[in-house]
Amino acid sequence: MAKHDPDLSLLFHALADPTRRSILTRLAETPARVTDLAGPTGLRLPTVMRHLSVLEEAGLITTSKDGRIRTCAIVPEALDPVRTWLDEQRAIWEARLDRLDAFVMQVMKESEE
Amino acid sequence: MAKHDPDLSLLFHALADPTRRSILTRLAETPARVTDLAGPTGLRLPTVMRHLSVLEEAGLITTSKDGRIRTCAIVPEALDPVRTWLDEQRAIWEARLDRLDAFVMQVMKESEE
DNA sequence: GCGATAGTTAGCGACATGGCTAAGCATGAT
DNA sequence: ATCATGCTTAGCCATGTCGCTAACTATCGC
Repeated sequence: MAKHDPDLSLLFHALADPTRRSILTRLAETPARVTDLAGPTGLRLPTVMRHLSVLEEAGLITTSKDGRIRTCAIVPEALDPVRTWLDEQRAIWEARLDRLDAFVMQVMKESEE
Repeated sequence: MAKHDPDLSLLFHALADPTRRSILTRLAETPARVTDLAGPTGLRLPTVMRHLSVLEEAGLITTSKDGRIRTCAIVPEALDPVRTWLDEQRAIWEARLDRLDAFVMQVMKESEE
């Protein structure tokens, strides 16, 4: 299957790492410097930089450099595509819930092997 | 940072692959056999099996075997933790939106380097 | 200028991922 | 019993990920 959905893949992949999620949560409180973000994680600077570039490529954060200090901040609307995808899925899933329900019950029963 | 959130990581990782998302969308319509799922993807059976086990370990699908046929179905509530996390994040992010707003504007301006 | 500070780049090692083929096993149809 | 079908397992290869260290660059304070 082709990669006709690069945004979602980037986003989900960026969110799949606990360190990156904790960085996001930290940034949600207030923008921060790279070193400030590295502190709580216990990781080295280059490692944190990598995480930050993953987050930035996914569009989840922006960074800007003032002097020798790089400041990072979240991009609040970046999660919108994820939310949209979830909503779409839920819509489809719920539309079929009646049909699935019976099936899942059957599966549950059978998986008592 | 420790991995005190294995569920979300598994879920996000499972969702980060377009093939797996397309399998999910396909399964949202109706349960299907492994071969049925392999067809549209153009991938070989063992490859699809791997994707399916990733989805199953993330709790996104259940599978059951009847005779020699394995049938797969989505687990509708599996996306709930993702949705919950998104809601939490949005809550925090929006609470700080005023503060962030000014900052992001500044970042935007500065990134015209 | 000099040293400390903040970030960056390069590159390594261990391991995971995503694709494949080949071969095996189990079941259903004949 | 035999054969086709459907899945499973084992293992290979290329690439990607996540951590690190070491060394480099760029600023800031003095």
